[in-house]
Order: sequence, then structure tokens, then C-alpha cells
Amino acid sequence: MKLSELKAIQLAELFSALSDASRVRIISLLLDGEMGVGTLAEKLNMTESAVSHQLRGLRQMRFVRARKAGRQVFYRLDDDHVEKLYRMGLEHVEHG
Amino acid sequence: MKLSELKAIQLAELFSALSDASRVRIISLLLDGEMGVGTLAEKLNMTESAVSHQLRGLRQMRFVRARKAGRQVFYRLDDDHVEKLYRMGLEHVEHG
DNA sequence: GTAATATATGAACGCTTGCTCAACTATTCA
DNA sequence: TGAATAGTTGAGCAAGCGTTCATATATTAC
Repeated sequence: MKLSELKAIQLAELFSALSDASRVRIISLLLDGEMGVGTLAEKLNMTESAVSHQLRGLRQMRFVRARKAGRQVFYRLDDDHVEKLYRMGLEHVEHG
Repeated sequence: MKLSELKAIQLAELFSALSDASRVRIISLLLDGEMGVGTLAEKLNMTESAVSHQLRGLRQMRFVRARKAGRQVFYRLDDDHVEKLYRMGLEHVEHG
């Protein structure tokens, strides 16, 4: 199947969003519902800065969405495609 | 959902295999059936060396499998999970 | 107002990645 | 055998990525 260069790039960008262990773990936590940056950082044993940087990328890809409440920012998954991709990948890893 | 560090890394590696436009295009061509390295290189407008390097990574991930015939090496997809991931990603890109 | 908290941002650094180029192996043909 | 073909491999390099660190912004508490 011929694939245009543009769509190849878009596909690659899509999968790139899931191509880092930190981002995968962020997404795995957000599967349970929204969570603040500090809590994510604590659970992942990462600095808030590192988490914030990753969330920025995920936000730009429309993978997550932010909700501001006071001085906290809660993030949640923005797209159920993400969850589908994640679960299919996990299935492959677990008994592929 | 808690995700072990190991599985996070494995998932990230899985998606990394699809996180480059050249590899995505290689896979898109192999969806139609097996193809030699030279033909792939020609269709993708890449050098055989570059294609071969990418195929090596895809081979190590068990995404593709090689069949040697004379001095040619034909590659094909090794796993239908790959095709599923690819199609789901494409769906997201095309009307997400 | 000031201090403290929660997050975002930019620069810098080290690591990874995908390519090119040259050299190499393996196979076919004469 | 020697030349040509198909592919692989390793080194090297430029570009990209993920982190840390320092600084900035926004909000709340006093």
C-alpha cells in the first residue's frame, strides 16, 4: 500500500509520542483518570520539570488535556485512540 | 494502572520501531507482500544501505522476517500485530 | 504588599538516532 | 578464476531528544 510522505510523517509522529518509557508511564497513570503534575512526578520518581516537559509534548500531540484548578494543573487523556494504541501495544508485549 | 518499568521500556521500544517515517513507509510497502531490499530502496528513494540499516532494527524487533533467494533478500512482515498497530495509527491520523 | 506553592519554560549537556560513505561478504555469471 | 550484483556492516557525523538546573509565571496564604 502506497503511503504519502506526509502521512508517513504523521504516523511516525503519532507513534513517537509513545516511544519513550516516561511518556508511556505517564499515560498508564492517566488511564485511571486525571492527575496533577506533582502527583505524577512523585509516582514516576521524576522531577516536576521533567514531567512538565513531557506533558508539553503530549499536549501538543493532543494526547492529553490540561485542566487548571487553583495553582494545580490536572492532566487527563484527550483521546481514546491513545488508550487503544496503548492496550494493543501492551498486548503485543505481554504475549506477542 | 500501574505499569512496571520493564514493560514501560518494552512498550516504548515497540512504538519506537514505528516512530520514524522511513520505517513506516517500509512497513506500508511490505503490507502488500514481500519485497527485496533494492526494490524497497528504489520505491522509497533511499540508498540500499539506509534501508538495510532500518531493516536490521525491524528484524531485531521481530517486525520483519528475511528470506534469502540467491543474492536477493526478501523481507516480509513477521507479525500481524504490526499491521494492526499500523492500521489503527493510520485511522487516527486520517480522521482522528 | 511578601512568602510559599505549583507548574512552565529556556538553555545546556550528554545520549541516541538515521544517514552517508567505504569496505566487506555472499552469490551468480562468464 | 574474475567481474558484477545484492546486501550487510562499521565508523563518523549532524540532528534530535530527554534530562537537569536555574529562572519565570501564576495562584494562594498571610
